[in-house]
Amino acid sequence: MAFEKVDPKVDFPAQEREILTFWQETQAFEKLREQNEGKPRWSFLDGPITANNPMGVHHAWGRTYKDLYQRYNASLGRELRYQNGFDCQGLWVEVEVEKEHGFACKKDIETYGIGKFVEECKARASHFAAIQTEQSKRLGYWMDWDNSYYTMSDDNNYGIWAFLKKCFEKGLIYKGVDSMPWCPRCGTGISQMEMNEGYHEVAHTSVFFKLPLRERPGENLLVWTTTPWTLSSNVAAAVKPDMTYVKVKQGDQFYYLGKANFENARAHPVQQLDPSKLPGLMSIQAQFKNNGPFEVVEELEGKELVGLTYTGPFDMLDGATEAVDAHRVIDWEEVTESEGTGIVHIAPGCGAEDYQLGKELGLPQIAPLFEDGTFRPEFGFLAGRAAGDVAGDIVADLKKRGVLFAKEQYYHRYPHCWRCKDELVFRLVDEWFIHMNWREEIMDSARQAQWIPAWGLERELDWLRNMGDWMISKKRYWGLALPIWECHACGHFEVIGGRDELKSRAVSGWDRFEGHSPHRPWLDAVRIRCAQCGDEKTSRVKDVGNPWLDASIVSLSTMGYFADRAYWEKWFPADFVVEALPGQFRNWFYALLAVSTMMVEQSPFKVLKGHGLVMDDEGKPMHKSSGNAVDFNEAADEIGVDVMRWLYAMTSPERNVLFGPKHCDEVRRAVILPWWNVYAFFCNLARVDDFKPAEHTAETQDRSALDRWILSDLNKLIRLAHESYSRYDIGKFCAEAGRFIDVLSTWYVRRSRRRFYGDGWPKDKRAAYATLYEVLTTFNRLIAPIVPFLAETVYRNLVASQCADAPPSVHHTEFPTADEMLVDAELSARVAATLKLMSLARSARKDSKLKVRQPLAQLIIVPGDDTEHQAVQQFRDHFLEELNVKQVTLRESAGDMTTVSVEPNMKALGPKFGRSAAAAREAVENLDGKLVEDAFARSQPVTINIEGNSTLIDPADVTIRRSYGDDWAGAADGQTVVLVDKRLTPELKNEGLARDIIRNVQNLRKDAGLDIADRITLALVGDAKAPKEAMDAFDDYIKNETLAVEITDTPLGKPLASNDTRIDGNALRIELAKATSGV
RNA sequence: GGGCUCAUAGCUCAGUUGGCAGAGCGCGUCGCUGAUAACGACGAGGUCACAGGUUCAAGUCCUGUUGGGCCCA
Repeated sequence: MAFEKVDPKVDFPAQEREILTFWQETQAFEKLREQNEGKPRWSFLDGPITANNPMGVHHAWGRTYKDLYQRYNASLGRELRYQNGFDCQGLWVEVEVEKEHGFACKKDIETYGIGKFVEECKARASHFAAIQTEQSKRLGYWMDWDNSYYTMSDDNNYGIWAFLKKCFEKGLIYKGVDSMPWCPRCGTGISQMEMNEGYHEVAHTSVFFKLPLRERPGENLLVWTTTPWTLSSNVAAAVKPDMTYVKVKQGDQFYYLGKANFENARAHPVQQLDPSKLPGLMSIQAQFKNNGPFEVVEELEGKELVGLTYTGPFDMLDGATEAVDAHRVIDWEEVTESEGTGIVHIAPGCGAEDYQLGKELGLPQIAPLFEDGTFRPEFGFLAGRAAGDVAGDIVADLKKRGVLFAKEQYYHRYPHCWRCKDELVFRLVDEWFIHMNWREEIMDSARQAQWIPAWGLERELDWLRNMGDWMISKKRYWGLALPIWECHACGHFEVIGGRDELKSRAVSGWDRFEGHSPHRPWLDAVRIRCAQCGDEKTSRVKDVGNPWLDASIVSLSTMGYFADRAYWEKWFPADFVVEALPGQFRNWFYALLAVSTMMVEQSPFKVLKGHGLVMDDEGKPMHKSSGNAVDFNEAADEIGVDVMRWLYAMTSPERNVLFGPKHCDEVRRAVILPWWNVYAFFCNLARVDDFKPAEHTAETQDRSALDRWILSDLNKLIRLAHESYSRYDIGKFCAEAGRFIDVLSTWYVRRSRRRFYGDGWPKDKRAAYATLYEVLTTFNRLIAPIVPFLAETVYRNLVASQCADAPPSVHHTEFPTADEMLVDAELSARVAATLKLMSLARSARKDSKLKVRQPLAQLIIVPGDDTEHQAVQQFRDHFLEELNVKQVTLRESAGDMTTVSVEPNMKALGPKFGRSAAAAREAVENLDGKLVEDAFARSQPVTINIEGNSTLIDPADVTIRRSYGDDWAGAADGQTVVLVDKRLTPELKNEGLARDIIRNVQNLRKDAGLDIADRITLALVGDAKAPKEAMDAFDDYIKNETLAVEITDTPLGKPLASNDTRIDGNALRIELAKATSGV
């Protein structure tokens, strides 16, 4: 069967879609799995993709790696699991579902019904998992798509139960408190990241108030706050021990405050707002002045105040009782001279820093607010009111009791809810934690694995060393239902390790749970008997779990640890995981290691590879909001996924990749198109010649030097491919493969082109065909894991259609093995030398200002080493043709044609002369170049004088530089010199003109749309003498090259095409017409 | 404040053990072309972020500084 014709202008995306259909129709993936069943295993563990939105192009990077390393290992004949994972649970999904309904807060969800809400979250995850599946297939990602794991599955959730149970049995689970920014309207905690997005500059009522010192009647601390509601929960007042404070007398009262705070001017700490348009702030001194005469009676250090006790601002409220006996002055380094009074109000239940400080000092924590931001009943006149609404009444109350000093409107940056824009408050929240005193064991696991890049391990260990306890709870709805049952009567809690255990412990509610997944709200119905006090209403805590638990149990749950231990043992630990680096050290990598260490005391992976982020063409991070995120489907339709995959594969994984039209186009132009063009060149000729791979083979001795060279390079590349794939360093291979395509296209094919023309099957043509066929099919196999579609297309046409017993898909074939017999290092070196000499000769030609079209009499090469010498001898014909010279001459020296200077070679002089290298350099620079060269040519010694001593140097110590006379143009590199003869004989001149004419005619043929084989009648009309002579002298040559049956010097009646051009400065009109057939 | 990491041509990046600073793109000039949507040659473009140190010799090793990224506090 003949090869199919290959269109050089191909629609790659359309072609990829055809291949997808082919794979589907032929069950190509399933066949591959059958083929490798029972073979040695290669275990890959997929980090689940968040199934919450369609894929962007940035998801394709990791997935490209996953697919290409899987394909490589499959092509070595290994059995794989091919299991993809979807991350389904968590706040991200909730947020999207809330948006769909326009919910603003948790109350809205509860009113709507948790059950319905959770079902919709599940449905959303399933929906986008399905979309991502389709997109992944489009990417060419071969996975067992019907067997993907979902973190929301029962197995996965119960797996986490088992993990938590084990932690519980070791006494590691505890209930603690976390202070967090909280949105009262949404009724939810806000993460640090979310909080960073929500800062706005707003005005708050700030208050200066007195704290009367109990030990010193009539003396007060002067304190300031921008959040009056927190005064309800004041516990302590902080000073900086080494700061200077003043004692100010006004009337019969004394006030303590920071000296600088007292004296300095004050300003609103704003960046966006214009301070000049805001109401001014009075210095504290000025505020005193406002109230009447005052005097500073004493200066003192903060430490002198530490330990004094005071009467709190709201000690009469029941909720503050616990703080009354705790009120005292404490020292704190964070107190500043630049803000407030230098004495800071501390309420550990109402602020992040306050909470930390309070924890360190063991201060009481007063937490005055409910989830909705209203005060608890024990806070008297504040009870039931929102924290944000009480500033005015607090001021009034302070004033009534005589402890208000001043108030003002103060502008500052304050965090707001990123979703509903309400102001945040700080709350103390009960949370569940895993005690992390077993971090050393996790670190041991981390050390078992190989990390790529290697610094990843250090980074992970750093996190493990410094991380706090693992907070596993979140006050939400859609997620792992934490299997913690807590007794309301006695406070005892325990962790349930699985469904069966729960069933056996359930005393009520099982019937309402039965038949549902272990999620809220159904699981919340199940009550158990308290193991401590026997209370039968012990219920599950309402919290859901941290989503990283979901993703981290998968090395056990999805690999069958709980269901089929024998299977699990075969596949665990995974040989390989690969994910994006940013964030994962403290997320997936961490959680995966922790869970596996707890359960089976080892790392769940042998090799972990990380990669960076995908940026846009300009290097900016891709964000939906900045509008530079690229939709996967669009990109796939526009540029095709092979281009995308190559771009990702070639990029250094540790840095970010820039993705955009510019970079994609570069890949297309530098890699995909040249490869396609070589393939098209071969196919379209093979088709015409009816090349048969099995029949038209070639023996080694029949192959040309170029053939043997390209096979040598090919086999070196195979070797590199194995290294590169197996060490997860595919970028190296891509770089070399790119070079290979380039040299194949611009050297091998260009230089071998004519061997493919002509009739019949002479040995050399046969060798050319056989060689190029072998190179194409083998190289195609090397890149197949990276560009599976392109490779499949090429394979289908070149191999599958030709060979009845060939597997239908390239992905069913074995990865090539390097044939070391074919690697000929010397030949490769000679070709490399040839390319270098060619480049030098072109440079010399350029210098001669004579076009390559113009034949020259002679090229002289003075080889720099044996390899170059052999290269010229072996590839002499290529030099003649490529450089358009009549003769190539090898010479030992060009000394008589050049003037010479000498320069030091420090690489050699350095070791030789050590400390005196600088002097040696100077000495060499002063040598006479010509004398030195002659001496070396006769193997005579050359000496230099260094610091009075005479020393020998040899050729390696210096570099000779040359320049050439009027008749020659030259170029040199090291010892190598190339010279071209600039003298033109009339004969050479005419040949050059003839070639000029031919080129013009050929262009015209092409423009006129003639076929390569069409014969023409040609008219060359012009008066000038020079072209005429050339035409006469090279009449046959011109006819032959342009397929002209006749050349006239009078205009044709009806030319098909014509062009007015200039040849050697003379006007020439070219006309052509199609010749009548049969001539 | 701490950890990791990066800084090389206008842009994107290579630079393995210390030895004359590289590629691709872009730009300019010239050339070549009946496989090519190409290709080739030449040119302009560099204080290898900065400052010390080790060394005959530092983009490379060491210390510090500055700036960017990620993470932690």
